[in-house]
Amino acid sequence: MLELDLRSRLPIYEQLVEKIKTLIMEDVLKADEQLPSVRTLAQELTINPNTIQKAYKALEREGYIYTVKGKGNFVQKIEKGDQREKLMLLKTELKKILSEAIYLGMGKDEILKVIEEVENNVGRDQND
Amino acid sequence: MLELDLRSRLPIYEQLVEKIKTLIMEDVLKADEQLPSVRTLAQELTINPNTIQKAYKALEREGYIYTVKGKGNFVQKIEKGDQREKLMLLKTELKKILSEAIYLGMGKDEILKVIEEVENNVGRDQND
Amino acid sequence: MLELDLRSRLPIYEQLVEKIKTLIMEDVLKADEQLPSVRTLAQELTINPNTIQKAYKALEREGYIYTVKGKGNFVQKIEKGDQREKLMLLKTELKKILSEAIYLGMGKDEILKVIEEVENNVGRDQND
Amino acid sequence: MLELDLRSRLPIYEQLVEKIKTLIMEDVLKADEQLPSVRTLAQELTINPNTIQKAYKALEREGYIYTVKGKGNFVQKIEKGDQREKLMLLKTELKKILSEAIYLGMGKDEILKVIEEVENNVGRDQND
DNA sequence: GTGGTCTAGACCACA
DNA sequence: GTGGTCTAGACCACA
Repeated sequence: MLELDLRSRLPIYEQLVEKIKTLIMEDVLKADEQLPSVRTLAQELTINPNTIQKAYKALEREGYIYTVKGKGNFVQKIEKGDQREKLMLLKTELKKILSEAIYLGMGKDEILKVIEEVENNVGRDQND
Repeated sequence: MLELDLRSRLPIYEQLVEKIKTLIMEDVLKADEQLPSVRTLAQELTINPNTIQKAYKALEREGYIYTVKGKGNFVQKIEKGDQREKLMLLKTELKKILSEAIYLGMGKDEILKVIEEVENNVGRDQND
Repeated sequence: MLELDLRSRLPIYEQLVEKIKTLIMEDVLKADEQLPSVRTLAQELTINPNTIQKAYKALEREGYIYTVKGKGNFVQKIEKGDQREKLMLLKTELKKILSEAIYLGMGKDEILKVIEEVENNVGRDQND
Repeated sequence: MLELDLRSRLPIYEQLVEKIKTLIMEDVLKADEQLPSVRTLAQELTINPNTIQKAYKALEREGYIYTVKGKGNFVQKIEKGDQREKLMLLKTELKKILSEAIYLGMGKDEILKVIEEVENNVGRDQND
């Protein structure tokens, strides 16, 4: 489920962050569900526990999980209100990538198709 | 025109690449226009010439500028055809960002507005 | 193993690229084998680490090695498929050199002997 | 006839050398034929006379043309005997390029086709 | 004047 | 320990 590309130029801990974020967004990991412990996951993926720790800390800072001392890490139910700051950043990134894509010839129809596709994946829990 | 954030975790040379790409895409820098020389720009921005070199080389590899030894660096007119590979990568990035944006509550209307805005900036010279 | 000609007009980093490419093509450096670290090689060859970096980055861009941050550089197993563009360039170079060689009197037999010799070196692992 | 690519990473004077060599090898420029004067060619190509001068000097050094003071530059009839040193260099280059081409999947049939094609172009004067 | 290469050396991120 | 970035500064090739 958590496949890492050790050769990627993207640091391992960032890959972990991305993957786990995706699982949360797609509702595979449900709110308040417990994540595997740092040690367990480290063993499973045969990578350094410090790397897992770093990923979990990042996810916590971004509001995707919360930590209960002595218990473990759990999926945070995101409040879809107070995310203005984060959304501003994403908007900026979105503009950058869309600019280059359009400049290089990606058509509006193709972009719309991507949006639809993404909506279907992410929106899953909204239909529940 | 080229404001750098020296505190940013994004390397200076990458910031430069982004900024110059944008200027080219928005047709502020026109095809075959000469870029400031490595040394000149280094002085202006008070950063090391090697850093400018690195940025210019990256832009050259990506097909945004071309270099004439002993003359300088110039804006490349992009051939909007054989960019499939690049577009694939951009599509993947697009999905990632859109996923997070939608998950955090960005509405479809807002996304469409961003697309429109970007189209106006990038497409400028195509409507003239 | 990696002898450099400091007097050559060919930049040191390009000499390095050529030498390492050859070692990879001749299967002396096997897939996933680790290359000497930037610093180690710099010391061994008594040249600047930045120069090694430049060579390694070029090899990475050409698909001959891959980098794992914090770990090192490793030999990439080349996918012998989607190299059309590169092969076109090589064909052009081939024509240029063959033209001059034939013009200056190199016989077809001699050329065929070169091909055979090269095939034996490069193809080594394919016959195993 | 002499089209230059000012954007090429290959220096202009080297491009000139290549082009003129080719014309000589293909017998378009015949033995003892006079080349355009430095000034004439400079005007025609709208490049600096020094650049032409440099190219002519290089061609002279390589034995492709000879200079008669006060008269001009003329095509040298190449003696296809004493070119051993040059042929050694070409052979080395040939090996390098063939190695990479074969490694990346160029077939023997394709290489043979290139040889044939080149033979037809260069060999023209040998059939006269 | 313009880009290209290289050195010596520092500091940071990642594992 | 390993790669990545950056500075200060020198010297060369090309136009």
